[in-house]
Amino acid sequence: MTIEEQLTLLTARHVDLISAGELKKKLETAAAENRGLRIKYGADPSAPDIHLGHVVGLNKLREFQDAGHTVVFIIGDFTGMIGDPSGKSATRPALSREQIAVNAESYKQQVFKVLDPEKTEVRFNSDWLGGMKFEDVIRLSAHVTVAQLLARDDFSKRYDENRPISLVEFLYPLVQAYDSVMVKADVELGGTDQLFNLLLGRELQKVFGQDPQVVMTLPLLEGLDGVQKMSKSLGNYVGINESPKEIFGKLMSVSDELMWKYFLYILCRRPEEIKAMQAKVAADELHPRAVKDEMARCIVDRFAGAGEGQKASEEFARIFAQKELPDEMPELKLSGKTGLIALVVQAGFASSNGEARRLIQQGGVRINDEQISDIKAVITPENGMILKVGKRKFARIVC
RNA sequence: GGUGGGGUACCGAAGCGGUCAAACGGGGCAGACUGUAAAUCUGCUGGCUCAGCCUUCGAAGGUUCGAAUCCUUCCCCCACCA
Repeated sequence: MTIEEQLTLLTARHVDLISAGELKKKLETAAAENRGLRIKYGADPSAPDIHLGHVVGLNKLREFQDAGHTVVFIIGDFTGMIGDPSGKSATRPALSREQIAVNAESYKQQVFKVLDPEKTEVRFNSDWLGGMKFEDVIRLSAHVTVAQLLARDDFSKRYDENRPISLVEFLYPLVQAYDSVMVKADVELGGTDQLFNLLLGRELQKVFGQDPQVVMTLPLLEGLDGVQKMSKSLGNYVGINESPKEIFGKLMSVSDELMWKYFLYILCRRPEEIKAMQAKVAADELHPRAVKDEMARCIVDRFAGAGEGQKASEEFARIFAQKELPDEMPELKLSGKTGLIALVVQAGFASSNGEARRLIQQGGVRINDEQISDIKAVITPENGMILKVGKRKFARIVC
């Protein structure tokens, strides 16, 4: 690939790039010295579920690899032990060494669904942070001022609103920046929320006499609700290790508007291609549902295996469009007559009798496709009876 | 160390002696409508042996016929000043 071709490929879909000129220079130097660039990417090991939000970044890393560069994938085991800096909830329990190892393995297994393992260097930041003495930390902190840190958008906002900022949070960007120094990153990638931290990496590299890294940010993909960024804690995510059925079902519930973004950022479709589809939809030549189906199928194929998308799509159409039953559903053993409330709870479709009662009263419970809204109903079990709760929860009764 | 402001259900936030299982908003769930879209509309959203009862408003005691609301002690959080 020529330098120009690389630049076109590598800078697609970015939000911030500091700076295009520097990236070009680095690419030229690397080519002249016949080596690849080192592309840094950090990950938090406490939540080892990779979801589509992460894929946006992973795709970009893969593009770097395809252009001949090396990805330095940093597992933030040390920072993970300190806890979550965005201090929303209670302090995160410190992870044990074993737990970290397990999570790291799971991470790799998932990440390599996108990345090329041959061109990936996996590093743990405890390697260099774990051995630091407090003295080293103090020396490091001396390089950054409070004013610099307060420049970060969310810090200044919180400060103005009299909301707490813990010292650890201040230290966090510093630690991340130091990682850049230790791995001699040429480029660091992250979500737009990482911009400040990434830039601090540049500052620190300069202090240590290194050529500052190029910083590239990518958009934060909205989750299934279409508003908030995709994250595990908000429950609006699609994990890449989920079953084809789940991935497909979740993706079909996404809004039309958002589906274009998924095409662009997860499937890396070219903007022209997407525009063409949008034009067809606008002209009524293409049903948005068909587009969404394609999006969901492609994503399932990519993460669950080729052919799985088609299967998931067919099953989905059967269950929801034709209202037939899924291939497989959990079985529920019953012996003798059972109250409907107890039945729903036993099936695990309600966490309390009260919730079950509500579901029944609201018409969300069906037996053999017949709505039953009497909370006192008693069911005489028959083999093969189907219990349906809401739109997507099914169980087959056996006795 | 000093001053001030706080801790209420999943989250945010009202309530400041009875009418409080606790307004309102968000989230979640169900229903209608659909493309299981989205948006919208409606209902529900502590537990139970459910027209009744039981357990909740940082913790423990107390005052009272009656406390989320008053008093005491304690724990925790935040800001400001030093």
